[in-house]
Amino acid sequence: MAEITISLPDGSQRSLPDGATAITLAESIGARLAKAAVAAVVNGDERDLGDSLPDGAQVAIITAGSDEGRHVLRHSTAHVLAQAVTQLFPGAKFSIGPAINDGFYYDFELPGGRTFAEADLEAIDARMREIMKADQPFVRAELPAAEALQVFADQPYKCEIIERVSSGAADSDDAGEIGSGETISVYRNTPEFVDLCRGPHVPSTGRLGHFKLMKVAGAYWRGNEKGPMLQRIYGTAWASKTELEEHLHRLEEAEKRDHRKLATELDLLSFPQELGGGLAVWHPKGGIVRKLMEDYSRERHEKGGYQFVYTPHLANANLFETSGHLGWYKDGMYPAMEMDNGTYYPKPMNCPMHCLIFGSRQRSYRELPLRLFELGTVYRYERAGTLHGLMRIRGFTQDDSHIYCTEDQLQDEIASLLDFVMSVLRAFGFHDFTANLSTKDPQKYTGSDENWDRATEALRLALEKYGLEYKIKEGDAAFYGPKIDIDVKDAIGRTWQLSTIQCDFNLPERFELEYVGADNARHRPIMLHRALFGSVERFFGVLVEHYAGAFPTWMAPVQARVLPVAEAHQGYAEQVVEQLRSAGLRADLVDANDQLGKRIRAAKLEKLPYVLVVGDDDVAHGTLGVNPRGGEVERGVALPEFIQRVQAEVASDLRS
RNA sequence: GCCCAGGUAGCUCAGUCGGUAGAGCAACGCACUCGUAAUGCGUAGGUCAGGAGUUCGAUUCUCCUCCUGGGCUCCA
Repeated sequence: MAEITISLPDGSQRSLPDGATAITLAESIGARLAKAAVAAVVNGDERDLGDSLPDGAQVAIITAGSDEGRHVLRHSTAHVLAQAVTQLFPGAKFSIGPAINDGFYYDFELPGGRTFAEADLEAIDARMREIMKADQPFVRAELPAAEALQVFADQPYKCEIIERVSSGAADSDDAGEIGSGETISVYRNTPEFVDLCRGPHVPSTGRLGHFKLMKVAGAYWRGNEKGPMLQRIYGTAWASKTELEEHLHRLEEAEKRDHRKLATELDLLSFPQELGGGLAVWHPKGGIVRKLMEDYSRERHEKGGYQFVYTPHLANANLFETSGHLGWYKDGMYPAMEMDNGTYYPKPMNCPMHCLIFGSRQRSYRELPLRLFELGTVYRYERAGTLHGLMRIRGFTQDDSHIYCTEDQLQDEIASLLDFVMSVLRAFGFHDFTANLSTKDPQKYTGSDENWDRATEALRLALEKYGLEYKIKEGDAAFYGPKIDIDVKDAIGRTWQLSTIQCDFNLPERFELEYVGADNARHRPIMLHRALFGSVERFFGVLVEHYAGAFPTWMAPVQARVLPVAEAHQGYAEQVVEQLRSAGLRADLVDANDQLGKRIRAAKLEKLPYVLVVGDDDVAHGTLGVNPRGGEVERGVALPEFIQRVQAEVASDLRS
């Protein structure tokens, strides 16, 4: 019997009988590997374990515990979901069902316009487990398009995909389903159930099982708002029971830090129904944190060479005609107020007003870069279904700056901006940054190609110079210019897009902004839009989730709570509070009406940085019992020493 | 805007197959005066999101509106 030779990732080689498959290879290496195997990479392509290996192939086994392996498990589980739904809902059409982060989904159209309810998930889950127990094989076949159309004759969405692929009009969505070769690949589980798929898949459904169906949702076919709305089922799937449980646990942990939940629990702010959707009121505790954020921002901007401006919340419609926003974003603006001297709108952005300030008098090149800064509150009529706590809100405040500079200054200005951005973000406890550079959308842009190229290059060079890791997002820029967005990673590893630096060729043109150059001629400035927090509200929401409500001492609403052990210590406790406050600390006192343990518990639930207990010993010696958040109790600390420690802690938090 | 699920006391929730509601915590009062995560007893608190309809009677059933949550789409 002939033999073939296979190369492994570690460079070693193995001889196997002709016709050997990846699973035979895995078995020859070790039983544990064979057990963990779900697919293989053969000469760079992902393949099924059951495929025979060509002689001389480079082969790597994909195991369930790897990212690629989980992807295979999830995709295979999606097929099982589709089979279960088509069994339970005869006549159901299925469209696409990819693996996604942490899981998978599948989109369906149910007969008679029926929709899924959460309660259906239980039956679907049970049926899926039966299918897995039946250990159905995943059998690959490759068909010519015409034949595939017959196989899926009663599946219009599948036919649409096949037609798009065979006519060469496939996009990335389709390719994920069936690849882009000459033939259409399908995977069959039973005589009845077959699905389009590029693969690879696990050998059989028995290999699956550590999954959970999470939720049902509507989703537009091919993401088209005008197209039909399909019924989507989301699930999560993992290589082992432990992995699945860990994932569910992570979700629970994330839920505990949800800023909307913590905003209520910690009395930070609320969204009264009486106000209308997407509008918040800030309570004193949230208010002090916000004030600290804003004060810090102002201080840094002042030192950073920014000039502070203020602009009104309303403007005549003419302004937004000039800026062009009324033309592009009218649907997203609060409606017009018709007055006897014209039509007014709440402002959806600050930039046009800053342009008015620039244009209010003749400008010299000596003034550039001119950096205007404002905590500017804007109103946008976000569509009802898009609102999300503080993260997507209708009234919000931007830490907005517009920088007018010459082309020569652009690159340095951006580089120093990056420096400024990271430095400020570090003060708020973020240390892991990545960037995105968004480039021109050829379908939708204004300004000359030359300007776009130069500005994009300036942004790119600034990123390189700063040494920040970045990805290019082709075509993701706003219509008026390229931009850099900064993503930060939070305490539990989620990324948030926060800061943005955007070039704008549009507004200087529309507002006919000019400065007089050294050559005594008039020139058009380049305008940069930039925000560090983005929106103060959203940034606050991200901070709440990042810190899980336990704000660092410098921004905690109450830094220290003084608790007298008994009524006899009330007077001393009051003196302590007095001294803490004169030292600039935010302190309060809860008197001895309740038991000490109860008052400590309450303070801990409020996540205060320090609880200070004072009793007989302390009255006698001028000391405190210090109970720090997440630390050990320390008795007999002298008051001045405590103050000094906290001040040092605050100073060190803010050193960035 | 679209699909699904919701809205009951300040908070977290239970409940009513149609006869106007209950718990825990919080609040308030009294007693306890306590050294590091829940003392005991008592009191008060609700147009059951809002409106319309069906009904002898609606918090419960139907419809509409508002708001919230999960998605889709969108995000200057």
